[in-house]
Amino acid sequence: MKPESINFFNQVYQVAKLIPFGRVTSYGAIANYLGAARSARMVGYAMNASHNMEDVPAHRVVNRKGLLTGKHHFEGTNLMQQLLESEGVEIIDNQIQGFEKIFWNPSKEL
DNA sequence: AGTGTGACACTGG
DNA sequence: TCCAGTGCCACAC
Repeated sequence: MKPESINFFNQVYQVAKLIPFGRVTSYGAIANYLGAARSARMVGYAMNASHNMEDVPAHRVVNRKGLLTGKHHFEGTNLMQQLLESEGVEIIDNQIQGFEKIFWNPSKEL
């Protein structure tokens, strides 16, 4: 059994759950932390499947620009933004304000 | 086993 | 920074 080959999705979920309150991260950062920097797209793919799991705060994961590209995958049209704003994250036009300031890098912070 | 896919990231202009 | 194009790789069928 290869420890690193256990469900990639599960790895993504685990990291997503570790995102601190009021912080956000990017798909690439998670992928990089998992050792699959080039599988950033898969992180988003995993997030899509994470809808089944309520424990995964997918709203704290955005692309590297801090843009809420995945908001369309949430129930409402602005549910993702609502959740983030409720955590103190300011969002304007699907763009996280001060993205670099609240950015949470799992490779360094974790 | 092969094909299609994607909530991204990077590069060049 | 933006835009368009390219690469990427793990998953679903």
